[in-house]
Amino acid sequence: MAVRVLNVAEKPSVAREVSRILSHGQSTSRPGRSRYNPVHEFRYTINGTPCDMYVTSVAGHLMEIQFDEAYRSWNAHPPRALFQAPIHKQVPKDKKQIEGTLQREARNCQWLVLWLDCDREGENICFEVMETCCRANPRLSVFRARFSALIAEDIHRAINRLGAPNKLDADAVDVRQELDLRIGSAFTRFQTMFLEKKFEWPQTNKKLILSYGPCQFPTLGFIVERAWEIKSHVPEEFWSIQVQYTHPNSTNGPVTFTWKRGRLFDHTVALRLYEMCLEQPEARVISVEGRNTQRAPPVPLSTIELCKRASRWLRLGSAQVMQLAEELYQEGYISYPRTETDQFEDGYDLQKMIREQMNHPEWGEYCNRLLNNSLFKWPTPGRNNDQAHPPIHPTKPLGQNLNWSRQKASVYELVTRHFLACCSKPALGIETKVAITISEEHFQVRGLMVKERNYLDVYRYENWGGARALPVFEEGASFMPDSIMLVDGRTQPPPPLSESDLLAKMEEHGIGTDATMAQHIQKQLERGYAVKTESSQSLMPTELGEALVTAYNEMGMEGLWRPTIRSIMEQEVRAVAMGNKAKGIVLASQVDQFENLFSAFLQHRGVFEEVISQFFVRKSTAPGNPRR
DNA sequence: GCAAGGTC
Repeated sequence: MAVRVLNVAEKPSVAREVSRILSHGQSTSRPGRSRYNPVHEFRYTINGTPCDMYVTSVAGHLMEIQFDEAYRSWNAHPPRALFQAPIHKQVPKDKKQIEGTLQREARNCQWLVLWLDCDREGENICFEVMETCCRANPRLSVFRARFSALIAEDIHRAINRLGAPNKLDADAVDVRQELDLRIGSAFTRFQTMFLEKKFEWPQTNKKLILSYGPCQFPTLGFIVERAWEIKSHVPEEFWSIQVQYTHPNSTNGPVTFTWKRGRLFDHTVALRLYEMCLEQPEARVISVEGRNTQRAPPVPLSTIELCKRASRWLRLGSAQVMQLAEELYQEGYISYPRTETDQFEDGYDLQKMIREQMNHPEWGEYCNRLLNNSLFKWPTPGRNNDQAHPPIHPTKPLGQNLNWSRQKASVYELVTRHFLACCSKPALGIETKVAITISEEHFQVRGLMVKERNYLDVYRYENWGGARALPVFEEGASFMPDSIMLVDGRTQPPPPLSESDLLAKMEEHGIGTDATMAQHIQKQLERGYAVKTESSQSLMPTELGEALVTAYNEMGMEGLWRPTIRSIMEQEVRAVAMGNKAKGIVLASQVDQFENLFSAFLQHRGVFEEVISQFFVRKSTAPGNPRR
């Protein structure tokens, strides 16, 4: 008799894909208790054992940690108690139906095979699923299927080489969860309750929540830090010499040579050098260099790159991009949108996906060229691979009469053009550099002639250089410039932090993950800590955001908003995952450390209040807080 | 009324 096997994936799309691959498209489906998570059925032979396969899914974590009931109320215990308060894991309300399906199926099965994503969080979810299923059926044999991509080869290999889930990875996630909950809740409760009645806060329709989080605050920190740089910028005047010349054979106007010295902040010196140039204005060409150059197409698209590029070129916020990408994914138009991977597996059928785009009115012709001549090139791999998802790419051509918003269509277009671009040859050009001297001063100009546009033809967001072709200069020749000018300028403050710069900083310091970065930025807006500027894609702190970070600083608690705090936590968590440190020891020491930080915070509450009072008006009616 | 991480 066949062994009955319950298979559980992290999301419905993986359950569907695993079933399709293992059953060669022969699986049938029936609804689960949750309407998004059906159960797929088919027969399969695992290492010679005939099996009845039941494949279903969860939707991310099945459980979350919570403080015990006695600590839920904000007033029942002082916030400091949250560092030691008892916690437990539970299935939240909105996951009860999924839990129901798992338990119902588990009772009917003998084996449990875990198909969760092969990352740390996935490993943790394995244990949540195990706990749930084994409670319903304690006699289950449990196995872990490990796969690096949703391709037939990997999936077949995984089912025939089943292993055990990795407890260390799961422990590491437990540590991270517990620290985040304790730290976030304690600081959030304290600063909200401490400040809410003391000051007049801007009116909003929501209750004031001054949340603190180990990702939220470093994110806010980046925004405030840039605002400080802008505020403290002192413009400096500088001078530079520019030379213009219209070559007799030129077809596109005068050429501007720039000064090799760049800019000088000493007016007297700049003026003297300028006057020397004017006295002997004849220019001599000292070198003409030409070399072949190329501009590489982008590497395959990861989530963070999608957000950065959409922000820059489509002027969409990353939260909105992810929302639209999610819709496109649900409707089958693009692959899974939360991926760190920027390389395609060998054997991925890129040609097929290009062929599917051949009838598109705008880029269909380009696809023809890709398939029919030597324009195609296997994408240059990026450096990242999350071992769970391919780079983002189109999975279905556009249909007729889609009622899509302009924004949604533009996200699909970006994903598709990016995909086609990364499958293309680089653009080729010839760069020329002409160097001249006037008096003793050196000047130069660079020109570029694009020989083959290649990927640039489809990737219309990018231009190459903005440089243009130069007329032909002869080495050793002399000419009389049209003009020599002493131009002056002032140093500018840096621009407000753009969303793509912010994402880059978060990525650099490990704040958040591909799936959460957009949410952390969104949270800044939601809490009233930051706003988007009119041009819409830059972030500036509000009074509130700046006040909080300033206050932390004045209290000597810089560490609370700098990114380092998260990096250290991440290091410790990694040590647990590697088996180098015990879960209990890391937890105890980290909790202890943050509890001490919290005590210091309480001791400096006077400074906290004082700094906030420099930004906000005290509530005159507040009892116990009379105005001086 | 709180975090961050999955995901619908």
